[in-house]
Amino acid sequence: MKRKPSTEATSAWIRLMRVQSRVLDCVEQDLKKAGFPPLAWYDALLELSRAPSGELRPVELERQMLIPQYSTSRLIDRLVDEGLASRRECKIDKRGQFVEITEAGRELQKRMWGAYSAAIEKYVGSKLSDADAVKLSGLLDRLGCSCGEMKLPPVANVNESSPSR
Amino acid sequence: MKRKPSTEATSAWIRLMRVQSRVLDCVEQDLKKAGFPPLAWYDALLELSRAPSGELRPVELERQMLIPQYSTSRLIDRLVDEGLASRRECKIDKRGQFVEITEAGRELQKRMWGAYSAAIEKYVGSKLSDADAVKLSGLLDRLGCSCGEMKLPPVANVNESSPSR
DNA sequence: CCTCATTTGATGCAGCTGCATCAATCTTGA
DNA sequence: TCAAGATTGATGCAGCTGCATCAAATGAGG
Repeated sequence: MKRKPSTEATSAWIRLMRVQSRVLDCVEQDLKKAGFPPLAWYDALLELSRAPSGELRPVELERQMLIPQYSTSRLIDRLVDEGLASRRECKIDKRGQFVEITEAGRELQKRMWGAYSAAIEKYVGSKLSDADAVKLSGLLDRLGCSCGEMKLPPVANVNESSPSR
Repeated sequence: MKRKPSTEATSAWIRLMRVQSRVLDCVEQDLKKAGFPPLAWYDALLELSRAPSGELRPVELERQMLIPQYSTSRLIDRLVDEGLASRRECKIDKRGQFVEITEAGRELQKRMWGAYSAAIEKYVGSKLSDADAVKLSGLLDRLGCSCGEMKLPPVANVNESSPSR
């Protein structure tokens, strides 16, 4: 018989689910109300804007964002449709391609960060001291490493223009 | 100009998003691999099974589960289709109806709890001491109360057959 | 009693997700 | 060199979500 979780663990699980979806909803709503596209678009634009030459292979984007391949493929479709990115062929590997962020894409990413960061402050920052935020991060990390790895490169100028990852 | 979140808050936000989706994915996968329906079904069955007479108004279910009205309506459709619940007309309010859990529904809920609780233990319980789970719950609660209220009735016999809420 | 607002639940539509699969290309190794 | 396998990316299909809206019934006020 499998061991059962303690009430403490179960309670933490439930809160993790509920609070995350609540907070995420709030943030997404704020973005939407400000006339911006979903967070996933931001994440993709951020990754692209950070890439050395503003372009990435879809496979790279996929790995960075931790989303499935088909999801990446379609997200790129939408970004391209909106003129936020463009596809370029990859000379060295004809299977592949490069996705390059456009000027409009870079600009949208920056504008979104204004609303996004305000939302993070509103729904997270203002609720926790920095010390508590660190504690929360630490506890969450203990759960996260479970089902795969999570590379979290040195959090540098997060405040400047983007959440680090 | 709106205040910007600290790097600590931003980092906590990112981890909250990533860890939750990771852990939820893992749990859902375990359930699916065991041949069970999605967690939402379990939540609904649990609420129904807890109701005094095994039945609830859709509106009640909606409030308990914190999901939108149309979502409830369709979830009930699916439960009914699978014979896990049935709709009964509501004599006193002809707009409304009652949704009653069936024997099959009760049984599925119990069987799912076996797999569900094992998954919670595997992905949460085993990663945190009870004391840390309590700390995590506490920190999460500070975020949760932000965008609405969350009634969390006294967590009683969580272990017995269900996560409390 | 009658009208108007509210509550309850259903549904058409568009968009997104996951799954499975496909085609094209690249890589490996005999 | 060539066949088998791996990688890269796209896509058809089904299911779920959110939005807007609808119809039916109830309730509140005049």
